[in-house]
Amino acid sequence: MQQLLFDFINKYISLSDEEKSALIDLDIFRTAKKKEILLKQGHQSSDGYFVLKGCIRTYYVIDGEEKTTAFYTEMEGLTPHCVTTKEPSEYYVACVEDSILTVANPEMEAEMFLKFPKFESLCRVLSEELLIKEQINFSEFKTSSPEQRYLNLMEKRPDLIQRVPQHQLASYIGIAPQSLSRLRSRILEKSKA
Amino acid sequence: MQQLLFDFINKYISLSDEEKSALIDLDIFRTAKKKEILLKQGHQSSDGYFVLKGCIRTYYVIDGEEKTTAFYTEMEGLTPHCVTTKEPSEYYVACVEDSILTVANPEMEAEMFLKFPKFESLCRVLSEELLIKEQINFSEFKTSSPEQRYLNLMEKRPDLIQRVPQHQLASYIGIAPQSLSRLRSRILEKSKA
DNA sequence: CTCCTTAGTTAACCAAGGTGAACGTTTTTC
DNA sequence: GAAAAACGTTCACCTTGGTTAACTAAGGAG
Repeated sequence: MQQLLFDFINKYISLSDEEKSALIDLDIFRTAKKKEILLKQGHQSSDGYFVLKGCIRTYYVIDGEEKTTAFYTEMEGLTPHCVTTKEPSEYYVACVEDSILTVANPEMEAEMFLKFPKFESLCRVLSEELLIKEQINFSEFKTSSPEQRYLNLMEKRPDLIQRVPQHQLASYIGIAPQSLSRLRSRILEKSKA
Repeated sequence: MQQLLFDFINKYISLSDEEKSALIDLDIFRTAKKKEILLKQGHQSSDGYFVLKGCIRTYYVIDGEEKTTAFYTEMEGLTPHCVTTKEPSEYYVACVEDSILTVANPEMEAEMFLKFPKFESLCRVLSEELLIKEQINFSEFKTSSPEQRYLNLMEKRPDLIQRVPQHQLASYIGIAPQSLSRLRSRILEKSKA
């Protein structure tokens, strides 16, 4: 399980044994059950998550309705807004599946950055990479219809369609659950004809 | 004009005179005219921009139509995707107004990071901040209707509505120019009644 | 100053998503 | 294992955005 993390990091920088053991000493690994809520709206926390195995999501509750805005799966990380702002969280973070995560807070980061500047470098690169991905996703979202978004999802993240409940996918592509149901049967009709 | 940049940086870290003069020695300031294209789709560049004064935008051309996906105004920075990927750019970057920018590439960055690690720290923080802003914007976009998005824009970035052509705003909020026109008159009707 | 291009508005028609409700099916929960 | 809750589908009706096109106004280029 630690190896998963090292393998991931190894794609960016190589770690000495000393650095590896410093990472392990932080004691950042934890598991979480399906549907477990990691962060509640209105609460504050300084924990950021990195998914080693499983799937977590962020969602807002608007007019009593859950609006899922993001999914994080293997080798993806989430730092909730409230970690940085120190304000109560505007959204929930919950497990979609039983998951294995790493949990870290800014204090642990700061300590590591001080001892091993390499890690801050890594975090800068990762953060810039994530920003670019997010910008591209946003652009694609803006410039396409719900149907295109769904087809796009089928191509780029087919796993999500399998592992995530439909009504969560619906808000993820910006429509109502009923509309996704209709959209799906429309697509099915087309592919038959 | 350099002072604008120092004032901005000063919100995050304080710079010594040595650091300031190293920044100036990079010779990163430039101006650009309204409608000037800084980066073309299909071209590669390693220049990132930071807006000291003015406004720039990114846009895709899809089926011959411009789709504006982002605006950058005072104290906002843009690193085009292609700087990181080294691939041809998928979008254009152009000036909305006459602007004063700083221009920097990864080589200059790397050099500065080496001499003054403080700058890498700054860039990490800025990048994480930007990522959070982008995620929040994306969430708001997903969970609201075009009309709400426009009203939201009027509240949060009223300057954009003034300084940017309507048809660029339209794709920015994810609809056709004609629809924005209709939407605006609908809002006007409501506020009268 | 004039011409031509670009920008913005309006209208009619069509396509697609939102909403509320009903229904069958699964999954939880006790 | 039964009752309740959650999930997904379908339908009818309504609202809203997309599209095409025509027209006006404004802005730039010569």
